[in-house]
Amino acid sequence: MINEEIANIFERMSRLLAFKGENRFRVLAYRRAAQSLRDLKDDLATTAREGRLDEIPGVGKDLASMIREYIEKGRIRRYDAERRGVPGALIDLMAAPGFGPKTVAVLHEKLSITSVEELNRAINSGALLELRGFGEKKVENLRRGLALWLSSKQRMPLGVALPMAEKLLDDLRKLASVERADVAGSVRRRRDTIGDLDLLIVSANSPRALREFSKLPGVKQVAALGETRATVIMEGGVQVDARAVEKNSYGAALQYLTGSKEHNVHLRTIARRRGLKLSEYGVFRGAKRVAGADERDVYGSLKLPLIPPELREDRGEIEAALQGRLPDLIELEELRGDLHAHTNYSDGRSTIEEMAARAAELGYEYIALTDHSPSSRIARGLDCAQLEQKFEEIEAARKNRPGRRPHLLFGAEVDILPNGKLDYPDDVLARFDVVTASIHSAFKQSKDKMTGRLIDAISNPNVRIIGHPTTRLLGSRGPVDFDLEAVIKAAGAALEINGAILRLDLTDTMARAAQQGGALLAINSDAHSAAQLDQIRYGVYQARRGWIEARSVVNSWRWPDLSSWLEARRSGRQARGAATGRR
DNA sequence: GCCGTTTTCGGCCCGACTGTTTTCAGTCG
Ligand SMILES: Nc1nc2c(ncn2[C@H]2C[C@H](O)[C@@H](COP(=O)(O)OP(=O)(O)OP(=O)(O)O)O2)c(=O)[nH]1
Ligand SMILES: [Mg+2]
Ligand SMILES: [Mg+2]
Ligand SMILES: [Zn+2]
Repeated sequence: MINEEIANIFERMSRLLAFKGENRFRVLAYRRAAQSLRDLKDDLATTAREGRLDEIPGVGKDLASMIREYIEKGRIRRYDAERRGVPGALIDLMAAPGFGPKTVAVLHEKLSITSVEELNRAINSGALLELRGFGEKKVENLRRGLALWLSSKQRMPLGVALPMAEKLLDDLRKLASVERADVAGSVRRRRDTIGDLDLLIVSANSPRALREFSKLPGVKQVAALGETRATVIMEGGVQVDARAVEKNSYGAALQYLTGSKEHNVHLRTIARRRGLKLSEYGVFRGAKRVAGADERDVYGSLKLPLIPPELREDRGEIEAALQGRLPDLIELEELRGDLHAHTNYSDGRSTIEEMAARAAELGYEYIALTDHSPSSRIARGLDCAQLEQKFEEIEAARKNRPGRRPHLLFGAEVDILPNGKLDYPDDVLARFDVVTASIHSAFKQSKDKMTGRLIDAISNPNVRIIGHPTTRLLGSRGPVDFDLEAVIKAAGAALEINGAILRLDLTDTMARAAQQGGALLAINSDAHSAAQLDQIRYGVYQARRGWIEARSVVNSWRWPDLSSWLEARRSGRQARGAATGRR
């Protein structure tokens, strides 16, 4: 997407200006604009055509004209001018820990370093030690920073980070010096991917608590250890930051460490405008602390309601809070069922009976058992004979279940073929209780083709849900290119928020755009075993980050409402809730 | 470079840790 391309240019522009020692607020302006573009839901080409670039926060006259230039000409003269004579590798390098703009500039000016290889040679030959301000320890830290950066560039999935954080919290809570420990940072905000773990410790003896933290099992290296904060690198390369405060600063410290950075800066600016100062120690009027122990009070002292962590990205949540218009976010307990789960008929590991049993334990009113269609050969998609067998087994299982709960839905996750046709004929599709249509092939189609393909699928009245619409896989496959607005407008089918920890698809901002455009959503687990039904919670996290309310989520509806929605489309009746949503 | 309950200039969040510094710059959260 062009948004990402331009965001990357602005980010690099920011680094170039910093490298050259330009005014730091100019540097900041480019960085903020880059961040702002990444949060954008609309295609910049569309926004530009509509003349609405100046509505983007952080984009003024200059940056707007640069965006237009890139859209029209595919390049930006001022960017090209700035980067002339600066090795791109050095701008990349500025992402490595310890390699700030000043350091990298010195490497370039004094040692004419232009690549990582040259940098490595300079470190090993001792050439760096000759430089003013570069002692033994600094060079050693640079060596480590470079190694860490080269070995672990990827962010980790939330589904990996969250259990890791829980384990560390368990260990911390056993320490006598630790009164309380909580996870903060992007994990608490439930971002789909996590850079590092941020832990908050409450202690009457912070230095001691941090010393003990730095000796926890699994710690490979202590990168920093002070009186109030410490950073360690775990075996496996994950960075863990810990911040320790006294009880009376707990709320403010939790607010600070939860972030995001952009949310914090905005909040602190508001505090300042009100004659207050906000830091991780509290909210202060002069020397007087007016809040600090409790996070809700920290927000309250700024005349704001507590903002749910998932919203704290400075994507309009502070403005919404000021107007009392925060969304009533969907909660896990509001889900009454799961509409995407595989069985051992295709690539799942559990039987129909096992899936049903776990769904019953989760208190579900319904669960859809959706296996693959024949084109998904690796996933052992079902042919018609196998469908017949599966149908009969579901019928039998229905009779076995006390009170016939949960309702077992005979479902399919049918492939959307490259030409937009579905992988079962209509008469077969008509027999399912619920059909989710998903793309599992030909990911590289053009935006137009892909959009048409999805709309073709939606136009089949048997289809009620589009599964994992972007088909991205975190860490290995990017999203397919399609026009989200057009797909939303096509209506007819709900869009999935797939909770599989490597999918989380739709993304948060796309889900938000979908709800805003009046689309319905389905939050599903895409479980491939009974235990994986629980990963639906990650879908809920993602939905909350997308400002999603229960009214938009079809599987928060009671069975009678869901049931009539499932049938409405092919029976030609008005789909209940499709227009306005309902609980 | 952006932006406006301090409006079109003059600010732009606030604090901790490290190394090499003789008083603080650089980097990071
Ligand atoms: N006020 C303020 N807070 C910051 C700043 N940088 C970071 N923080 C706070 C908010 C962040 O969420 C928190 C943890 O910092 P991280 O760098 O770990 O970021 P975060 O966890 O949000 O994302 P990550 O997934 O780790 O990249 O510290 C800053 O420049 N100013
Ligand atoms: Mg973090
Ligand atoms: Mg951190
Ligand atoms: Zn799938």
